[in-house]
Amino acid sequence: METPHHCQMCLSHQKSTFSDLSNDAKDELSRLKTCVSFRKGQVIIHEGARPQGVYCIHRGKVKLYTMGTEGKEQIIRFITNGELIGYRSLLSDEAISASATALEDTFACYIPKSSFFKVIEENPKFSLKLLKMSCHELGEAGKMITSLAQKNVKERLAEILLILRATFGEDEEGYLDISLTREEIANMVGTATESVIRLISELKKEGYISSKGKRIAVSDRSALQQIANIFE
Amino acid sequence: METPHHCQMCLSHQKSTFSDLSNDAKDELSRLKTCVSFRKGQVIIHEGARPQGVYCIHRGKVKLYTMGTEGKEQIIRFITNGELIGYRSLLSDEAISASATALEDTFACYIPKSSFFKVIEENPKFSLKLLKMSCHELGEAGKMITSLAQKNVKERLAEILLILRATFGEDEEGYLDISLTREEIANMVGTATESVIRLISELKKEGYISSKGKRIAVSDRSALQQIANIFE
DNA sequence: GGCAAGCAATGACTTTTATCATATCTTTGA
DNA sequence: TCAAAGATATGATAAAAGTCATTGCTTGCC
Repeated sequence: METPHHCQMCLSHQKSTFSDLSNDAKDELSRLKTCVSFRKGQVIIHEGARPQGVYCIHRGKVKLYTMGTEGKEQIIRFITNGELIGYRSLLSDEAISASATALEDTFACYIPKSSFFKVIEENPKFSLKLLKMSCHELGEAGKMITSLAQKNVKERLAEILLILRATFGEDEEGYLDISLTREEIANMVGTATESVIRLISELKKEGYISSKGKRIAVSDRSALQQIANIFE
Repeated sequence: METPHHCQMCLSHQKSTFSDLSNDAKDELSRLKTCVSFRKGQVIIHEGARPQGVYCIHRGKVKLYTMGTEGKEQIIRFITNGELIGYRSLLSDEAISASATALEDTFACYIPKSSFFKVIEENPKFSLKLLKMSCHELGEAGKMITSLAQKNVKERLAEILLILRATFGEDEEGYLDISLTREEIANMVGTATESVIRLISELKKEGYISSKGKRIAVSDRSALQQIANIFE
């Protein structure tokens, strides 16, 4: 695909992981990067492979997931504007532990391994930022582990709906600005598709959410927080 | 408690996170650190607090856990010789997300926040090592998430037993060199204590493990791998 | 516009896991 | 060394979640 026009500015994108770099460093990165795009459903990186670079999402939505037993996807988290894909395995020097697939048409920069490491070595502050990011993710992963281990399916579903709302926000009509199948929701919650469908119906009857086709709207946030046992 | 003799050398301990530092840097750290020790059962850092430094375990075994609903512990991972406690929240500048408690008498160095950051800033290689560490942990956390979400209790128990064996090794008699109650094992596996007890009995009957009191020995590793769906 | 494919919804039933109750074994400390 | 506390073991039962089968709804495509 050709270089899209908006890619010229993507490193400076406000939320980009690279946004704090000096102009010099950004200029250099711009020379080294490639602009790429992925259609909805396209795999960006694949579990088990050895990464040769990182992707910085400029615009789009991506799911990060591992394949569990019986080929069932487990969605670990979502990646959106400004965030990186593939840095984990590059930095830990391991095979890619989670595949990434575009949930909608997605535009990204590709930065080759060597350039990425060069930026890290020459910009201690950037390196520290990555460290901060990965440590934050570690905390989030810990929370997810505790939820999966201790909460029941309904509690987890309520939690995930709140996470989706916080991550992707709402459209003009109040629906979550992300389109997921019930199966994908089940693959985040860690349960069977039918269970998610049943519980979504239940939450709807109780008046805490509404839905139309695959689109879901959170109508009572604090009720969901209570169901999910989130006190904040 | 007084400075134990062996603490003189703890930074140079072969497996220590700090072992690759230059001698100068290690000397400086030695002046800044304090040696501390914890009795079995003592809390080292507490969820929700703001950390003022990191601990580097010289000798001992520590569990890292978050408190879930109803005050139930969820053990995230174990920390042992050479590994750090508290670096995650220090680096992400967040409250401590997981408590740490000594599983046996434990000796550690305490490095104040300012000194820790000084080492990071002055030693890019060390910073990169931390980055590598945290990225590795992220991968491990992802695996744990997938297991909890997709495997049943018996599969997860088999997996945890293998992890314990890999982490702590065996004593002269072949027992896992870590003493955990059935409740603690349940708090790793993410299930009820009774379920763990039942399944340990089952694995014993099937001849894959043996046990004597709380001590457990893995007798058929590949059978456990098969049960846990681990192919490596 | 209509048809096929994929997705969502729901009921019936099974399996897994949790909970409660109680008994027995280990450990620890006076 | 013995008693009490704490841990382990096991059975009975209940609750939660998974699986299978079927129907109906959306959506996208010719």
